[in-house]
Amino acid sequence: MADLNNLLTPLFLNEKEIRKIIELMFFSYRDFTSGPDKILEKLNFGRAHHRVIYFVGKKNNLTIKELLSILKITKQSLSRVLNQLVKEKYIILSTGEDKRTKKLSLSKKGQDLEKKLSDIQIAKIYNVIKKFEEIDINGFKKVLFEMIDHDNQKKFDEIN
Amino acid sequence: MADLNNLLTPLFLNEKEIRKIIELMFFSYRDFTSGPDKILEKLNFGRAHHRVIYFVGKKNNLTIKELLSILKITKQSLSRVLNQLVKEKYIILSTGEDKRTKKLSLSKKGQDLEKKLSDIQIAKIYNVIKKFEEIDINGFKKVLFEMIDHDNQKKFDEIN
DNA sequence: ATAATTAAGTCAATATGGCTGACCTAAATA
DNA sequence: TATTTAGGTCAGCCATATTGACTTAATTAT
Repeated sequence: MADLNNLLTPLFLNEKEIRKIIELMFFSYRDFTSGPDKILEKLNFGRAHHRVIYFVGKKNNLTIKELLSILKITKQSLSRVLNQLVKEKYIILSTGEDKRTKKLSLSKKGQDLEKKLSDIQIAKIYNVIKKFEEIDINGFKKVLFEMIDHDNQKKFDEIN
Repeated sequence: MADLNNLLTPLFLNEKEIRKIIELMFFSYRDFTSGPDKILEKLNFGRAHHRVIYFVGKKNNLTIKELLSILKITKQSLSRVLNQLVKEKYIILSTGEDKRTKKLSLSKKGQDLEKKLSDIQIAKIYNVIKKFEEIDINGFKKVLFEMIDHDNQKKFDEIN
């Protein structure tokens, strides 16, 4: 691995500064997910349920295959979580035009939970970014986007 | 929850833009951890082992209590992971001046693994931030820091 | 028309990483 | 001397992920 501490390296690129970013990622992600986690716990759900509800809420009539390609988990892993959400009527299944496929959408109950969970994260982000200038927020978004692997950047662009 | 989509809200603060940040956090954190995960798998270790090695490497002679206060997991959860790392001689235990405490440090083997794992993340971050101007990186770091809960911001400052 | 592929589902086993509760020892401190 | 603190341990539970093997039904290619 390259020596990142040579004299030619600008201050903000040296290893110590980069290690701070590693820690910022760890701490911020943990606190970012902690809010919804508490609500999910009461429902005997986990973070995986949130993700499913989030992305189904984002794009109605998502198929299982599309959802799997976003979440990048196995269908066996998704199955447990999704079956619970369907059984408890947060998510509604219907058949696609291609009759092999299933379309997922949120029920009213599902929409309510989605909003409740996402509102916590939205409020947290809102309260953070309102403190900053647009230039900082743009830096934040641009750098975060570049932290994503190329294939997943495409996935992000697809859904946005 | 407040309506975030009223006309007074600047463009970068509206709900759609904030939801993009939610997704950026999800995708970037997943890709950020995927590199080390592959190496850890070969050693029959997980992400929890990486965290322990990372923070012990960062501050030599860390006590169990200090480590727990960073990781915010129970001692029972830490115990399983830490015992493995000690048994396989990645981490060395010694007794503190207060003889109730134990001090944790990395062996040579532990240092080598720490470097191997962290170098992946350091390289990833390095390759990202070298593309940007310092102003963007500062925005990134400032906003990420603000995403951390107050108590954990203090924790971050303590260790840095 | 038949063969191959695709979307989805299911069963079983395994690993990892959290948690709670209960209980213990030894050392430091009040 | 009593209490608190640091650390350890046993047991059980739950959530989330994995791999592998196999099935069904529908679509597409030959």
